Amino acid sequence: MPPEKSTQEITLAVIQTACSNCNLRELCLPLGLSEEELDRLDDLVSTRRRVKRGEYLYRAGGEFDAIYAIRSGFFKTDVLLEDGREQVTGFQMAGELLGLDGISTEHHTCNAIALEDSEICAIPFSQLESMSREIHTLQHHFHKVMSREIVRDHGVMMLLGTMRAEERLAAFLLNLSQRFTARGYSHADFFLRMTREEIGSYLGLKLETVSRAFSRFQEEGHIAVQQKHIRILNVAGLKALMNHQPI
Amino acid sequence: MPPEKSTQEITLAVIQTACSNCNLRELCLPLGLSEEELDRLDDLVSTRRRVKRGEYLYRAGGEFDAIYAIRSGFFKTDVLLEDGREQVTGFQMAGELLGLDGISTEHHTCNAIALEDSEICAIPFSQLESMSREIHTLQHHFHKVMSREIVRDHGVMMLLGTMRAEERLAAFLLNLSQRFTARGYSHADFFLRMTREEIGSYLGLKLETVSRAFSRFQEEGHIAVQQKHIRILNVAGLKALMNHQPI
DNA sequence: CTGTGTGGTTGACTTGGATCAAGCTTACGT
DNA sequence: ACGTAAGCTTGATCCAAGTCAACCACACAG
Repeated sequence: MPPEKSTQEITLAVIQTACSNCNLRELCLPLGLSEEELDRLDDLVSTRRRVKRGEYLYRAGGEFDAIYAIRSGFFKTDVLLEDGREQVTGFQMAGELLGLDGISTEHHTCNAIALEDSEICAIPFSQLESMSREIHTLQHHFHKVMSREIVRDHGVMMLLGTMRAEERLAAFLLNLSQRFTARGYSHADFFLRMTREEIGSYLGLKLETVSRAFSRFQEEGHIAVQQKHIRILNVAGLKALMNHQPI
Repeated sequence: MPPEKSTQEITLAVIQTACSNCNLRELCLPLGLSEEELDRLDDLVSTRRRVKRGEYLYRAGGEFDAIYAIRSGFFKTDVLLEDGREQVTGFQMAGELLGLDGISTEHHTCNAIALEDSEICAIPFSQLESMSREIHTLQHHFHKVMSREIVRDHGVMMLLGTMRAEERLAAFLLNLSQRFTARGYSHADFFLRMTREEIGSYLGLKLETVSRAFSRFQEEGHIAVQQKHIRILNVAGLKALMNHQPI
């Protein structure tokens, strides 16, 4: 009977999109919450949205009123200079938060663009603040997430400020690999969601340099590359590359 | 009468070091708090400490339990790679907060070193969290401060990732100038607290490159440099330098 | 299956900033 | 007043990564 089926589908959809049933809850904002606290968070995370590949989740200058948790998919954030130069400030995957930059001025300061068809949960910020005044664990975890973002940024500065091209790319691959692992995917076999140009922008390199470094890693047997398909053959080799050369 | 004088001195000292009487309160954590809320914050900010030039306020790996507000002086934060490479991640002046990186893992992830004799206020973090559960304004302002740090970091990434040497240095000088202005100092005449090497580390350049860029700016009449003494003669000129050349 | 466009690779060459080296300036301890 | 060390400047040279250019590999629309 069609009506029943339809009802069931709706119910299933609701269950699936609740934090309490989300398989990312150990990576995402709900980390460490009790069952009861989780239920309250479910009420807060009201809006889910699909963002198609290439679409903007938000734009620099746009008004800020929510942060976003990625349910599935892959994003980049970037900042544009008036003259058109782009700096990719990060790549975000499922379980990670987007939009923390907007709290400061109540306007977003960067663009968030889906690199593949994605799904996000919108978390109204003022409600998150009021709930985190009541749930200590949530407050503390949110602070940790913001702090982790600062630490990550310092890592990128280190990368850009002191490392040479091959070190940067090795660090980038190892970081991706580690994040895929945390999500239950292979640490050694994955597809890049971003172009060479986007990697280059993130790493402060030109796309040709990224391409050459990939080729070099392949020649040396550290990885196998076929367009966006990466297989890591020698983790230790990549790690050695990273700590190798003083600039 | 000596005893009275001494009493008066002590009283004065206490008043001076309270947030409610600190002339940095419009730049620092107390921003936007009511008189009554400010009094409560005073209780929280219990410890003041002097940090001499060259001393560490905290070290990477050390336990985190407080964030620090700078009352006076000047700091740098840096991250060290095993092989000794240093990345300066920021320079901090009066009214700015230090230690936000430590929230994430409950251990500091960078070093904070005084570049001149300084005074700091220690703010025990768990107490800050509990107070910000009660004082909405404090909570919101603290979130803004953390977010601002993330935005600042994105700016540094832009600098390191897409700008050439002279653009980086121009951006650096304009940023310093603007922060000195906010503190009531001259925007156009100041002393650098850091060495060329530290500037270089922050900007991803070698000290010789920094020195040459200073000389070039002087030749072109944008600034006057004499060792650490900088006078900005042509703000517009520096701004023009910043947006000028695609890499 | 074929044309077209986007993205990736590779080569030749150029260049901005690093490296190496020498000399200068300033601050400070004796 | 002088010696020493730390920090800064400047020049000569080198090299990693950028630039320019040609070509290749898919993906996908018709």
